[in-house]
Amino acid sequence: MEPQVSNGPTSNTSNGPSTNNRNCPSPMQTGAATDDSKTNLIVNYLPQNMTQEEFRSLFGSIGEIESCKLVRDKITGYGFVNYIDPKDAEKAINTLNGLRLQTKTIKLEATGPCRCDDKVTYLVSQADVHSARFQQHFVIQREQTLWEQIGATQRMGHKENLIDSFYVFSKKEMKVSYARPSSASIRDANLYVSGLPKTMTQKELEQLFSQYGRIITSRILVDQVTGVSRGVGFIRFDKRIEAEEAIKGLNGQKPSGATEPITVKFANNPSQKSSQALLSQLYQSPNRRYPGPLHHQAQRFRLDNLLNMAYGVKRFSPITIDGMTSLVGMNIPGHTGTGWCIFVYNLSPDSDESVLWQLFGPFGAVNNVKVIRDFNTNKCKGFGFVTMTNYDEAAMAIASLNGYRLGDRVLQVSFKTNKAHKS
DNA sequence: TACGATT
Repeated sequence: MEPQVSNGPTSNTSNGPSTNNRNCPSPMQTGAATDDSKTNLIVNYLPQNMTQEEFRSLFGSIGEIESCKLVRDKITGYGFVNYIDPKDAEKAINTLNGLRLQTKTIKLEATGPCRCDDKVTYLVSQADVHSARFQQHFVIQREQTLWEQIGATQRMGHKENLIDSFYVFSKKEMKVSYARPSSASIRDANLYVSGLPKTMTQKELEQLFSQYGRIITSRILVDQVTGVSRGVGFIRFDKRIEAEEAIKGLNGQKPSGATEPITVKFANNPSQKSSQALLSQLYQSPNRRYPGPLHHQAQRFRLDNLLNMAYGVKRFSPITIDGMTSLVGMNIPGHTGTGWCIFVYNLSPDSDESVLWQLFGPFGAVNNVKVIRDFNTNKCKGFGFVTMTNYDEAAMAIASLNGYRLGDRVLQVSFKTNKAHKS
């Protein structure tokens, strides 16, 4: 049964349901009939922690908005903005396309003298992003390295021999472009690519695929801590047929210089089942307006204020690294390049990532948690993984949580082994 | 009941 949406899509929006074929929009249409093609924009590569209000403020600073919507999934942020005036849409593209937004400010407070070439670990809490207990270590040898690992591109507030303040800018350039009219031909045009050389950049990935058509978005997944490519990426083409051709041409092929063939297939579409609800949200009533004289407020909104906005300021203590770094590369159960991986067994089917954050966060820096789910049911398969930065903390967590009673279940917790590849 | 990995 379709959800009832009182202010749902109108039949004449260019991005409305595809049941209404608008290949030839008629200028004869009158009244509420509008052509959104010159006012409706899609914004890609937004910072993941941007709020609706910030999104609205930023684009409202260009001109009066008919409607806008920020869509968020786990990692990516994208949105739609529909202006009243096509000139404002054009201005938004010229002004905001390619902009790198500031995503947060980090303050690091040294407990003692700290030299640029010291080996230090900084605890960087990202509680504002993930969970109150999420902490992340950045292991650095030089200031620049820390900078790169955070993914920043600019920095300020530098004091010689002491890192004390960072302004972190989005790694991605925001992409602002006209939204494409909805049609069957642009659907399911997203590809999942795996087996990529770890050295391949996003640009090189796009170059490889661009021979098959126009690329809308691309992405290479990277390790959260090291920033190293995971060899997995996504390419969204303009047209489904372009994606099909790219699969034919590139699946199982070795990119020049690569030693392994890549796999190219259609990406799963996790939001498919709820896409109808998503669409309903996107196309709000044209009659909906902001309260008050927003037009003037928006005009006076200063872009500088948004760019300089601090999303969260924290204090951190640098900790000198011990001999642990010498363990990197050794084959030790649980140890990975980014920390110590812990296997957690006997989770309930309804478990989600938050339970793992809550269980392990108190023991120290948790880099990453993952609940393994059945693809079809989306229920937890009974186990999960937690990666912690420091051995001592991971060991303490295991010692404390193995045998821990969670509800009516007794957890089994240990370092992850490599069963699957044992010969 | 047991060692993943699709934004």
